[in-house]
Amino acid sequence: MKNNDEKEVQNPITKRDEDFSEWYHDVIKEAGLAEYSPVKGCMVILPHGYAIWEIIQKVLDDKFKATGVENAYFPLFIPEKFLTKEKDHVEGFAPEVAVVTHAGDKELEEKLVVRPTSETIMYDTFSRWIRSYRDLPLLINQWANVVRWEMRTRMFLRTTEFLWQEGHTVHSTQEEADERARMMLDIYRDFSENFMAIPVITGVKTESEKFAGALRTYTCETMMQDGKALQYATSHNLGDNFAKAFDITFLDENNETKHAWQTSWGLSTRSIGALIMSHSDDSGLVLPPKMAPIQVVIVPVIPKEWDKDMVMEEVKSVYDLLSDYGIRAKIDDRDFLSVGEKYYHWERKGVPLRIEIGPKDIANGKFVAVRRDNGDKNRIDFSGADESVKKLLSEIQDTLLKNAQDRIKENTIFVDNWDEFEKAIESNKFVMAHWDGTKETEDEIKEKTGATIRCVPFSVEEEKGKCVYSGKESGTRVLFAKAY
RNA sequence: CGGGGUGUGGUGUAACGGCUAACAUUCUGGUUUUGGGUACCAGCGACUCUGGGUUCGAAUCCCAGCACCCCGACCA
Repeated sequence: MKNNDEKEVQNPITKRDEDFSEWYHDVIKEAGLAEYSPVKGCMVILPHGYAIWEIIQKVLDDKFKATGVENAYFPLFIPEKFLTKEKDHVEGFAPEVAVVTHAGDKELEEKLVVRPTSETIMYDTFSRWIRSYRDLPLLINQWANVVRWEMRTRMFLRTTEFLWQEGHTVHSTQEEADERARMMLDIYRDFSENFMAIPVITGVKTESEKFAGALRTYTCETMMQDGKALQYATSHNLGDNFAKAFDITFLDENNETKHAWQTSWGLSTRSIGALIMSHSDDSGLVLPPKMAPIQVVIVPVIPKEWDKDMVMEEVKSVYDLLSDYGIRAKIDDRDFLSVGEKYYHWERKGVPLRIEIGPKDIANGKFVAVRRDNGDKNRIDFSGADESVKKLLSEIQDTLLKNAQDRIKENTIFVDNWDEFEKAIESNKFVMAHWDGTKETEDEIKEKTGATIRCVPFSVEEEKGKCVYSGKESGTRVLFAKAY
């Protein structure tokens, strides 16, 4: 290679520290994950982005099914009157629903709402499915798109239409329902930490932040690289609110009619936004190996034409070795690109490990493997490469999780007075502070600082103290942060 | 819906009110190269967001509209 020193090629990606928002969009664009569509607020998910979603689907689906959940599909359109049956639910969603008023040029007698979530249409059906306690628990999940006409959108984090899974369960006792809500939250936590390499803080939402119609909302909150919080997934204990609104009743062992107890829980394409914002750097996307559609890219290095067959043969055999071992590998054999261009290309796409194989490597019996997360070069024996690579991938996975954990630890602070509180929120910290438990205080803090109570974490100990804002008595600390 | 900003080839930018709207990159064809963005040749590609106005003359100045971006309110 020549002229490398003379020619400076500009990195097309904005520096993360300079403008986080622009950096985020650059990463998505350069990695080929998604683009905005002609319809404002909607998003085209490109193959590379969708491949990540497919991995999410597969992993979660398996976990759900292991707990007895079955998949089903309910319609996109919901009769408007369904939505209005549960009072809090309609108040929560009315401002953001899209309504179908016409079919062709004919006006509909009854307007149809494009689902913002499927509680209502599912529960109307559930009420006919459930007769006896022997029909319970009912455990249903669906993978679907939903539409919420938000005022402001952002790639993956908030789009007008988005993809998600929504699970809906019905139980005979409140305890069992709550247990299920907690169980699903734990599945999300496990998935987030062990697959996405994103540590989360689990807890309960406050009254004003909970889901419209829920008794109690559990949440996984996580911290992005700019320090802001993102609600990653939620699980709701719906109590018997919807059961009463939709008349979901059953006969118990004593032949008495009872209202059922329900849960719903969901994870959306927003989690891909969390994935991007958690690990990526100034060179583009960084994917944890377990979430990477391509875990290893093999770049053949062919300095002389007569080396080609030999190199490609070796490349192919490494590829086969890895594939047989269950590693998602790809050979980049495009001959119109230089190796340098290929390196940059796959870096921006977030591929965790790059393997370079050329005549020198073949002569030495070792090839080069470069980690995406820290740039480390490893020399790996051709023999036993499958295990070595697997080990490297698992190290990358662990490193990404650890980095994210350290980030949360370093940026979470305990605060007991208002000045420090304001300062901490201003610098995008997670703030653990006492709160008097009132909506008024919560609202005023939000008004003054932009911070919301992300959750009352399960992990906090009971502790007497004074509310950081009002000075009133408080029994526990809660998590405050600015959020997406 | 409030506050701010920006609209020029696919992308990123340039052009004092004045010549055929410039440069880089991408893209197409070719030659050459291949261990971190090779080099060169040729080519495609823009009624400068829309509509008015000022002017001998507008990408440039003025007015209106529209679009997009950022910051808030709303939210997964």
